[in-house]
Amino acid sequence: MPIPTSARKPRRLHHAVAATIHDVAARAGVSVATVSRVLNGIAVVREETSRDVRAAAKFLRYVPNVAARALSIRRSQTIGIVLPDVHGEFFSEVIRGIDLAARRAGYHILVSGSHSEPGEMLEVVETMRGRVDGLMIMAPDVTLAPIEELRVRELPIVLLNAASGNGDTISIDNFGGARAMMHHLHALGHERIAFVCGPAHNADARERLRGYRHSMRSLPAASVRALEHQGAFTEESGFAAGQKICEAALKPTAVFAANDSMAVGLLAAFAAAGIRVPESMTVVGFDDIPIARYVAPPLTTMRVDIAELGRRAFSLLLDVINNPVAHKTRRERVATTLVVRGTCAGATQGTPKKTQPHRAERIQKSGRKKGELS
Amino acid sequence: MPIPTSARKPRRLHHAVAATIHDVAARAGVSVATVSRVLNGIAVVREETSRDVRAAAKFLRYVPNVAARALSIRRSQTIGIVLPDVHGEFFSEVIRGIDLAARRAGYHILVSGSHSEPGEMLEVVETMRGRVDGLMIMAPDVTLAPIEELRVRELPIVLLNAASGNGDTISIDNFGGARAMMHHLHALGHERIAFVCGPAHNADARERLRGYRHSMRSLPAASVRALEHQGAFTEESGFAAGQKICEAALKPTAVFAANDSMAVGLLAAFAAAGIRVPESMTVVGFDDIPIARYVAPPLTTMRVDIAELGRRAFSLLLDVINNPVAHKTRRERVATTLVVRGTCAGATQGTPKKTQPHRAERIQKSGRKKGELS
DNA sequence: CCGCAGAATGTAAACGTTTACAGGACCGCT
DNA sequence: AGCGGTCCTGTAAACGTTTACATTCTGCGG
Repeated sequence: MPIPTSARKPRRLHHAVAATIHDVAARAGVSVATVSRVLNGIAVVREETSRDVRAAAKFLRYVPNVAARALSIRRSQTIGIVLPDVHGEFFSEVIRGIDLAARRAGYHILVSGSHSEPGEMLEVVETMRGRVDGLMIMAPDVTLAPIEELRVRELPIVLLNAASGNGDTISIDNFGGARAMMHHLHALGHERIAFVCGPAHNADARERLRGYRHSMRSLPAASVRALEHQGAFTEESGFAAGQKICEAALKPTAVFAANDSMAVGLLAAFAAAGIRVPESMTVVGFDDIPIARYVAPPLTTMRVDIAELGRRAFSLLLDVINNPVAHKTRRERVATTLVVRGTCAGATQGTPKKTQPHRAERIQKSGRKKGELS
Repeated sequence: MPIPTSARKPRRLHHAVAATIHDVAARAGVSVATVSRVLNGIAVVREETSRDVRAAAKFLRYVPNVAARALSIRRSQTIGIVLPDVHGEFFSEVIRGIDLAARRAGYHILVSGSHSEPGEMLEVVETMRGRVDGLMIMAPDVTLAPIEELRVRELPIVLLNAASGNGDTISIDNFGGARAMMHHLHALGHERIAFVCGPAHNADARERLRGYRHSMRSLPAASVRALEHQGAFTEESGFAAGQKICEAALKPTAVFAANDSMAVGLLAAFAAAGIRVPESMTVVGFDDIPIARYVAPPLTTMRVDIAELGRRAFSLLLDVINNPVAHKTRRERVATTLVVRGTCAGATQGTPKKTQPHRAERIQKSGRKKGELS
């Protein structure tokens, strides 16, 4: 027996059961369609009706059921973030950047971190499908990179700091940053510049190495390869590389570590060996991690604005979501900034700098004009 | 004209449109109910049927629509995390802990960070309602705490490191940790122990101060209040406090900073004033932030296992979700661990320690027996 | 051969939105 | 009066699951 169309099972609503759009409609004496229209500001509704609806919604403390909404419009207003087991500070900063941008755009973020192996990562991606409108995957490890390529092509994805990445990608300007740092060292008179590499599989590490090599080619180089030391982005590996450098017959005048952690390790090794920085050895790093400014002496490095990376990654993803078919794949790079602190000096007997005022530093955006005092 | 019941609009599925449970049912030659049952393992189905269904699902690359599922069962398998604008390392660690636990339990996490003021935080909570099965709110600032109390009582909530918290709460054992540290200092012979406070509004800071004061009462104290210095959990404030201490007529033999950042500031101040640590001054902190082990000398501190905090917070929340009506509010505390490094020495002319092997440290769980070498 | 218990499966009604489509009211013209 | 607009609003069909209830099998004791 068909019941009259607009009738619905009466709601109890004595308490604890959330009000639905029907309750609001009933109380405002309108239809659910109108309520929906008012609340979404989607169509033109008479001012008075609108007021009534809003009042009813407020009275009932109505909050729309997102699941129902998502089901209906097939959008969750949520993006997923998949991260490898990455170092703490980076992790938090990139999320912060994304979160900020996402919130402004009315999106939520679903995060899943600490994935060290491909299988696990894929599994997570799978469980996120349908739950998110788009995905942000961070895959600095080149062995992981190809994997997401193949998969889930129906879902908008942007890759962060990925190695190859045939898809839409955003990454740090590692190559440019490394070259800028080399340029700085060269300007100080250094020519015999050693390099401590990052992990061979890491995309960032590779690009930084490439930048170093590129710059070395234009210098009247000695046996270049002898100046490269393997590292693993850890302090321990930096320390080890530092010891090797100390033993070398012909020491470099400067050492460029592919990241700050290794630079910190270098500093420890040189301190242990009695080599003074920056007087007899220049040390520089990459990333500008928080510790960088608190080691002694404060570390010269290339700053990476991670929060901005996150922000821009989000707007890139948003673009992919809204315009799924692009004529060309999006590629973006975020610039790095040279931060000059206490660990570098000229190559010629090292103009022994006076102790700088607490935490003095000079900053220079890569690709910009000459820097000025901060 | 009513169409036969089980008929449905034919699906195109040439591509890009995700398969639904109906597609799977059709392909396997069963009903949607059966598919649902197989995929959820909810009821007993014939082995053969089950195999067919699974095969069909696999073939179609079927993945259930979570929105529909959530709508149907009124559960999203997602929890929300709301964080204030908190320091980076903490932020990431706590999320990591929660994430790990959540994933094991089949939950997703929706995060929103960087909220400095109550209004904004409330707004976020509002948008999360209905989207999450439970909420984890971190509110170390006492001025924020009362606010969530009043609200959204229908949603399971646990508070992290909250000040008052009439609800279910988990927090760090700040009081116990501070007392343990004081005990350690006392055992070394220190009696004139200064304290650098954290922000007055911060719940953690308050508890640590309370622990300090509690211990000081049992010591033959001098003018106790003169030993307390205001700080703000920042290095700058630690540096400033250090300068004040240097100027004091009757210097303390040890300084206990309410967090590591301030302890680092203290070290810098003492270094600048030529006061040697630990020979003429003992310095200790709280938190064991990553930098702690890399400053010179490495910092003695109370370690807080933040990831564990996150893990336990999650299981607490899960408990609240599954048993909404508890006879009593849940309270939990996570223990802290004493980590002895290079910045503390005995009070009596400071047994000038030899340089320790690289990064030597001694660890002792609070509330356990005597610690042993790590 | 019947009846029946239990197992396996199917049917269709929720779940709470959005939105295409269909009116109804009102107005100004013929 | 009839017509063609505008505006505004209502109706009901999706969206893709889960699940109470109904139905069909299947084997078995009588």
